[in-house]
Amino acid sequence: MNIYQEFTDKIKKILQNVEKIPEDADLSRVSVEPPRDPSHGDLATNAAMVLAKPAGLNPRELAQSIANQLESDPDIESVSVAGPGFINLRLTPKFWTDHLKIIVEQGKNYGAGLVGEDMKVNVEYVSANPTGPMHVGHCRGAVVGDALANLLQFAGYDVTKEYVINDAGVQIDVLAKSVFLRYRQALGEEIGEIPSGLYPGEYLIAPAEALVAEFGNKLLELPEEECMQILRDRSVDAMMDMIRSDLELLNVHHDVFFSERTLHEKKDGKSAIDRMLETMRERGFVYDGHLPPPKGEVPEDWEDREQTLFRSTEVGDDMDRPLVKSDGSYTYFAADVAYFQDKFMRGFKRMVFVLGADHGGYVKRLKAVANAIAGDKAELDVLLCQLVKLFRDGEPVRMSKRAGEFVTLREVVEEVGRDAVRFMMLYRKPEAPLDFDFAKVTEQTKDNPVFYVQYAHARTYSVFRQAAQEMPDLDITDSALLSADLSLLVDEGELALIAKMTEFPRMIEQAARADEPHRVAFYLYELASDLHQHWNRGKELPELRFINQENAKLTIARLAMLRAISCVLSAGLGIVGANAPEEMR
RNA sequence: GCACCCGUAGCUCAGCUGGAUAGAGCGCUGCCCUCCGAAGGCAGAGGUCAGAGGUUCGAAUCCUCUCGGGUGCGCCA
Repeated sequence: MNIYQEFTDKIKKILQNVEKIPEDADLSRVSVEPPRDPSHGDLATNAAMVLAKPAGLNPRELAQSIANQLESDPDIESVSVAGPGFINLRLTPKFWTDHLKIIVEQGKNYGAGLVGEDMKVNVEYVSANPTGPMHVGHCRGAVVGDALANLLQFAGYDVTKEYVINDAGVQIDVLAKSVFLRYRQALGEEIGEIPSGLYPGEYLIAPAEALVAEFGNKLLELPEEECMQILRDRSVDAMMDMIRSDLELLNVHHDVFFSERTLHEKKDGKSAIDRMLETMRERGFVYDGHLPPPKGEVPEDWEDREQTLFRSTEVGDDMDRPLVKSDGSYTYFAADVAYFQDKFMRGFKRMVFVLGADHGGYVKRLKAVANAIAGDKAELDVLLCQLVKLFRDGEPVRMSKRAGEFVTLREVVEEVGRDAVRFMMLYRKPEAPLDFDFAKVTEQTKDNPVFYVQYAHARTYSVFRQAAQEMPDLDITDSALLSADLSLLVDEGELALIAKMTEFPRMIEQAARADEPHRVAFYLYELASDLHQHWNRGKELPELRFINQENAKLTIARLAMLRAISCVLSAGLGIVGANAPEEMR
């Protein structure tokens, strides 16, 4: 139920009956929006400006004739033509209060399910290497990806949240060797300094001790490959357990954890990558050839050789990409192609990747892969998140990976709280760099948008608590709210709040179409602001307060409106992934 | 050298996919609690939307170039 869409359709119908507008005129650019300046009206349409040319009229003239037709609409109180040819509509109070009833009825589902049509969408995010705990750098992608998935889900898509476990590369061997060292340490051996090239982190001690508990010192006696196999499996499992609990802290939950290794495992003698190479070779996308030397500085160890290449230049990439390394094993890119194919076979029509800005160079080849494999049967989009800079009291927080001094996700969440982290990560469009200041994020003032929004939500509940005390005989159950006489709401502030709520479905649609979850956060701030504003008017004008002991019907109507507001706030906070508290403490 | 992202108030950022006089918060100035949560609200000052061209009824938004900042650039994951 998006009223802007409703009125767009309504106006398009009228346009078909306006003489002078050719029947085949393109109406797709006709839109209805909330005007920037509320004094202009409730809705504004650009119809006359878009169609003036095909109609051969000047925009204001055309606007006037459209306006004349609109005046008979019962929902419209007044129509005016303004500026270069805008048509401004003022809707009747009855329209707004009727619509409020719909919001109250739909509650937290208001605005849900309007665009997705159950299309299968895969959102892949986080996918941190299973070699250690998550650090702050992973935070933003995790939150943005999760909120985007929530948003798409809310908008009516059939969403799968996916995490790829990169458990096939050499970094897993490094991990296994690092754990083995800790294992020997746990058996009482003196290991001295951790050699460079291995992971020094102390988080490997616990998994090593678990190995001692399970195997004693038996691993030392096993043949090397058998031992490594166990070390790899146990280490990756342990790291993933750690990562999962880190994600849990952030309220991030994936539906699917996809193991990259499964793409390499052979069934009937062939792996998924083998099979992908065969079919893609048949289709002409895989060939053996030479690659030109890299532009700019040529690495010292570069040498020209024939290799197996993916013809990605054919489908939009800058250069063809190697699939097989010089030692005969597959590149990560080869696994990626097979992985995309796997997703495609699972029926996804859209694959979204949330990646860090340092993966910018990867976008074109991913799109090329999608093009080659799925053509126009599936779509691939990449959301690049810029890096996060940490600050403490205005001073940048230094992080040195080499010394193992990175700030972990756990540290950040435990210090500032899950809700604040999530909201702040979304309170910026993803392609803008983000400064994250510990001091600001923990403040409980309007400087901190999370708090401001949650405070608004808590205030609505506060009124219900107060009403129960002041008017104990008043029925404030849901059914009473549903049967409230909402036409008693006539104050401009009240109607403005209803109007703001009707923007919610429209915002959801646009945010979902644009893959921009941050819009939800900004909308919530605006709605919260409108509520705080209206609340304070009650200090000057006591007749506007929500609770009126002399007038039970009016009080119920106002409580119904507050319930609607809390539902919208709560639905939005749900997408953001933050709590909607009934009380602040 | 090439590709992608960014440049909006003193600071941190929005700007609804091309609309009306470019908006918030912080900071600054002055106000509002015997009253539903002042953890809030109101008012004021503050702008060459990096710069130059172009597209059109109309540009912060789209195209081209320049300047400035970030990120990448064969077999790493």
